[in-house]
Amino acid sequence: MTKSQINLPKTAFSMKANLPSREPEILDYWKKINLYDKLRSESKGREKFVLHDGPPYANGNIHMGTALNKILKDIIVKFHQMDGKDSIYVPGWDCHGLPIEWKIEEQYKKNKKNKNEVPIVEFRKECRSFAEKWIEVHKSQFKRLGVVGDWENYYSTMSFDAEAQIVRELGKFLKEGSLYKGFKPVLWSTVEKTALADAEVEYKDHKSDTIYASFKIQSSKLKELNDCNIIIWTTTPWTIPANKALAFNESLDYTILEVSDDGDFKNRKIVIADDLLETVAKECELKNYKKIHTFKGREFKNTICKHPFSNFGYNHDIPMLEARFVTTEQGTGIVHCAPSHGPDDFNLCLNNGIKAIETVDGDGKYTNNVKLFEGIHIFKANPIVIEKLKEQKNLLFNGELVHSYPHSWRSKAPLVHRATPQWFISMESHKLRDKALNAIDQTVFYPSKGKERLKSMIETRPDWCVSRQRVWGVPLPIFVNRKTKAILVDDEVIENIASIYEKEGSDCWFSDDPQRFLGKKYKAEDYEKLSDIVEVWFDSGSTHSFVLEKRDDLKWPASMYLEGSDQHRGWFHSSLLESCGTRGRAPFESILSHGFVVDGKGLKMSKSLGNVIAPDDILKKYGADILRIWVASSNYAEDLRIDYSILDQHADSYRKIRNTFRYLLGNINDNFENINLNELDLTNLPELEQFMLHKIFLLNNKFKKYFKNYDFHNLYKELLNFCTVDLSAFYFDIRKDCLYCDDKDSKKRKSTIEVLNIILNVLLKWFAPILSFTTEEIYRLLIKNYKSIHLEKFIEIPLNFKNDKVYKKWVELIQIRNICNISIEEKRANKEIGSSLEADLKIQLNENLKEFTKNVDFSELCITSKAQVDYKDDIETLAIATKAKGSKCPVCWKINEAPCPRHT
RNA sequence: GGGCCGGUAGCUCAGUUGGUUAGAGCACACCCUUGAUAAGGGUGGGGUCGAAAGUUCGAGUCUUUCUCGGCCCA
Repeated sequence: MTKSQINLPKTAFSMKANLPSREPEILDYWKKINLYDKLRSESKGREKFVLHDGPPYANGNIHMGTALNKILKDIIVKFHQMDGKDSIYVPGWDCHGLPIEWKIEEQYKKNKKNKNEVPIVEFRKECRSFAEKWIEVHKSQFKRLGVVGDWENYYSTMSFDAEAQIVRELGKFLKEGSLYKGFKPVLWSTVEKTALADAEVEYKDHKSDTIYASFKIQSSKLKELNDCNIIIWTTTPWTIPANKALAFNESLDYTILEVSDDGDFKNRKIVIADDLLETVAKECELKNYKKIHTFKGREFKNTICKHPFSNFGYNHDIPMLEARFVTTEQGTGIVHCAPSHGPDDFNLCLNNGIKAIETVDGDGKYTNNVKLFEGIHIFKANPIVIEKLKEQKNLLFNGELVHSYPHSWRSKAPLVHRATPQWFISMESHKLRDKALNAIDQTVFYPSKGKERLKSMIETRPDWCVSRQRVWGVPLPIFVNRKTKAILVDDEVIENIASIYEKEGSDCWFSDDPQRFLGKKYKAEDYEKLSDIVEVWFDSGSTHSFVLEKRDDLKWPASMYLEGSDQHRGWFHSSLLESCGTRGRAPFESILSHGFVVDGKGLKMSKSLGNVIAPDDILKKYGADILRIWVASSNYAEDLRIDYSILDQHADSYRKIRNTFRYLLGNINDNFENINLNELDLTNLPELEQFMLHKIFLLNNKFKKYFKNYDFHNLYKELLNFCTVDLSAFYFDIRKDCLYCDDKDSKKRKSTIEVLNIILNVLLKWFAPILSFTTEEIYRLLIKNYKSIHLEKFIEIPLNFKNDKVYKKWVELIQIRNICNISIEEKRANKEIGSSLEADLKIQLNENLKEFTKNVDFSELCITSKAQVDYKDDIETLAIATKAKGSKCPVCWKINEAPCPRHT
């Protein structure tokens, strides 16, 4: 009976979200209305915000890291869109490269097919369709997260226009002259005459010859070292002819020994690490020797040795170089370095200005760069090297060792590190390093620490090796003159190749007559066509050229590149170099980098730890909006923790937000009125409503500040706190009485409804970039002729919502309210009263608050049936609650001694 | 092993240039409500700020060492 007299909330918006089943319906709706196209057409002409997608590799299902990355991108893109820009997102994929090659090879293995018998073009076609398959899988997984983008016109590094443009980009480096041929050691099989990737290597036992060889010191700052012999130990005697340096560790102690055993080293002084003295003496059968001098490794600095074969014309200096990789685990504490035959050796020598050269050919035979050994196969060279060392009295000892050694997974043959011809982009020749460092200074980094990280990498990195000896990639468009060995540099040839690729892709490089690419100007028989491919970082580093520059809807440079922090060495890095080399500046205005997803304890996710959570698990259990809350509420500047207890808590927050909306919708009975904020007569509103509008004004300022810094976790926290603290526990609770029990046409109730409409509208827009599905669900319910909330803009809050006077007063009132609540709680604990409406408040306030509070209805503020205020001098605020006397009104539940003034 | 980044309540996060008793929300406990009801309200407990040493009148904030974790490199 009484219920019919009150206005209870009523809405079609259910309390239960059921996101896992509701979200796909909303996705269908977005598809139906062509949301992406609508966004573009409705925001035509606005300032553009272009977040250029860093392409994920088209292989395997997405994981939490990819989900985080895409959601973060989507949140930012949506924020800018609602901020009034034309915010465009074109997703892309990285398609070339080794992992896909392996996958195809694995399939061959299963079917007992031999890769070498399959024509390259056919193999590449299979790689292509493999990538195509995974692009489709990724697409549906990314869409399910609520990511809005140009899914129909995505980009890929294997599209024909991409392959063509990559050729043009390389052509620019070629023309400039910064692309040069060098040598770099790779793992090589002399049987298959091919390079092998790490994953194609099997480690198994192998018997090697070992030698202790000596290098006579030619000059040193440490006078004790004069006439000494540095002893090195190696399991690859055949690399001695390629020796270019020796490496020591500056923090180790070294000892000079005088040997008096009979033999080649009688009365000679040798140098080894002090810690290895005993082992070396034992192994080399040294019996009579004495320590002459011990010193720190750093004193080796600037020492120059002679090659043990100096009498055979090996008369280059052998410098001693400092290297951290030198340890006392094995050997002598001094390591022989052949830059053509070891990665450590290569890098150390490169940093000291010694380049690798081709010392061994593809068959395993020494080249004419190696005196005395030319034409000899390296696997037959050990005895000769040993013999010559002995002859030169530079062999302290030799033996054999069985140890783990790399072998080819196919032929099972032992592998060697061999310097092979490679193509490099110079960091120095055309000031690429300087250009890149300068470009970093012009870039805004979120968080700012990313700047130093990228900078320090660019400062120290060696030249960029852009060639790979694989098949699934863009072929290096290089011809070398057979006679002069000069590289063919001709724009017309590059453009010819590019235009062919544009029509049919790059497979033809491997199958067609080279003459087709050379055109009429050059004869094919005069040139060697390279069969290397471009390393994939150059592919993805070039995306700006075939996506941002080529598409009319985009702009160059991008507003933002956003990736995981590992990409400082990856995509951020390669894009920066590629663009600085070809265009003299970065292809991005800002970089946002995020941390890695780790488990609840901060450990990385791994199968062995069993702490892996897949995005799909979360979507099925919670829904995408919960995952999006997780993204928004986490501090991406550091690693992001996730586990089910964390997700449960975000799901709780989601429920709080959802119920906040439900309260708003219920009290306006789903009849949303879009109020013109600029025409609102604020002075007509009760102070509480003015206070709430001021709160919105403040929150809007914070919102803008946090958004400007991409500080989403603080932004989300503010929104959530607004829902819980300001709305649910305060404004909504107080206004229930008015909304439910006042006359529908009362002025106060109308004002309240008006403010509820405003709050609902503002809140929906604020939350839309994060809660993309839920806000859409609500918007659909409210708006006739509705399209999508994502087509809307944030609400502009008029300046006159700011009301410092009311704000200051109400902050004070809330303090008093808190004191009242404590007094009510006392009586509640005593079981004297239950509901706050059973309370009658006696409040004592300081006289100086009188003017301030004289018109305040504390019973309304504290939700009690009565409240009486007394003013006294020199007192603190005091409140005493007693049980209200009288009878409870059956309608509004307030207790009155007289009949209820509203409901009689 | 090296370089870089980080460690504040159970969880997600605040904490200005060093300056009262280190904050918020959630979670938790207890109570109320049953007209937001698989909701809502109130009150409360909870932290040696990763550890130790140092600088200082004063350190969550600065320095060093250690420890744990993450990324990159080897």
